[in-house]
Amino acid sequence: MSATRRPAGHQALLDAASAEFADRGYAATSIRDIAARAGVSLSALYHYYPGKQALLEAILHEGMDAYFGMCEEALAEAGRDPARRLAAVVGATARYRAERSVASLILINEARALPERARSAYRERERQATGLFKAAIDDGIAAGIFTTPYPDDARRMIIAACNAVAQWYRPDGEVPMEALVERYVTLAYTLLGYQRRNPRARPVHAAPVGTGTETSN
Amino acid sequence: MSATRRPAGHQALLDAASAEFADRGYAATSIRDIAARAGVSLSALYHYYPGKQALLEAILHEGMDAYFGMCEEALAEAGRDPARRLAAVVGATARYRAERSVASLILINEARALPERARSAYRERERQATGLFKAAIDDGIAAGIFTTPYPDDARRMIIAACNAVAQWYRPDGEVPMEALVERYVTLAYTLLGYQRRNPRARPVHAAPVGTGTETSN
DNA sequence: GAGACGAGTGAACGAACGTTAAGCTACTCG
DNA sequence: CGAGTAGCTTAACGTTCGTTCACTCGTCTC
Repeated sequence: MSATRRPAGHQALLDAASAEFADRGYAATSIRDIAARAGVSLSALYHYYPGKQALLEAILHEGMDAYFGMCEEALAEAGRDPARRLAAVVGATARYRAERSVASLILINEARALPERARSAYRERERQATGLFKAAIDDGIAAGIFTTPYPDDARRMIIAACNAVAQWYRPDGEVPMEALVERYVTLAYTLLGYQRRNPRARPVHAAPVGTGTETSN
Repeated sequence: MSATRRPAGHQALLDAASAEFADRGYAATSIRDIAARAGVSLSALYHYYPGKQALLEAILHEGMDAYFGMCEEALAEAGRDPARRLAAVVGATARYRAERSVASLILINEARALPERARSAYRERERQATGLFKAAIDDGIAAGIFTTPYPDDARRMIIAACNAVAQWYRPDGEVPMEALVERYVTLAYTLLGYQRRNPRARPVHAAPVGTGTETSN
């Protein structure tokens, strides 16, 4: 965010903490582990942050900001069509989980380590994110293009599926990012019983259309 | 399992440890928390288990056994039809996640606390569970009744969705268990592009058929 | 060239952690 | 009736934890 010329140790600490939190969990990670991984001394951490918890909060905050940033950007390009808006949110979420899997794992698993106040604020942001899916789905149902009888369960499935991407996606694996996003959008459409507004031909599953997240081509 | 007349403290410790592990995480839970919640002293734990980790292993082991038990029972009733077998696995998984959400949360989130050896054994059992889905899906595709172009992604979505049930389902909520199972099976069919073998009429989404897990009615 | 400040370091503190030792009581078995 | 054992207890042990303190070194400013 305010990242003009951040000192080296700062970013190293954030990266080290992210890596440790993501694969051992917040509680299982000691600040000595973090400092060692960052290549600085134990008390360097306290030069930048008031403590271990603040590191987690910074990671969660930045992660949420980046996620909402991606969603908003995708939604801005999507226009008003509910199907395109849903595709934007699904695409942005799947993409974020894949591209920033370390942050995603922390967002998904470690928020419970926050104290009550911060946790409930975090849960509120989670609800906002859920709301992005819900709004697009509700609008699509109101418009008659999403025909599923189970919009809530479909939404939960879609979100769960996007979130799980963080656990298995490897950027060097066999699934390129664009294919991943397209598939997840297509599968989300399938789940929602997407029917085009003025259909010339009925698609068997759902229309594999643009994701609404590409910046060109 | 070998549970004829288990001493009171034993079960109290398992229940307390499950509750604490599920909502704070293994690493964040101290054995004093567990003992206090179980209403016994700290060292009672060591009377039954060699240590904290053994408690986790016992919970994971029992949880996995119970899960596979439910899957096998459902599969035994399902016969050989891939669609019914898939329904059995989806139904058993969703049901298990809902009925045993505490154990499920530990199974899903806390296995990383195991040491390398036990963890890889655990991951192998997870792969077996994934294999139950994969086998049914592959068979259905070979039989031509599942028509999705993305069977692997559909499988991951289905599994992720079932797993997520543990996070939101409340037995006193508005969704009764049977409805939950039926919906998840239906949505799984939708994702897989299920087409009946000898179709008289094409369903718009997928056929809301029996789940293959009910024992009667 | 003094003084402030940013970017750290090393050593220590008290609390909490997992674990162990030693002992106590109630019951069962021979 | 004596020994053994299941089912605990209280009291500690050594370690690791998050955090703090006092300090250093370089750079930038006035």
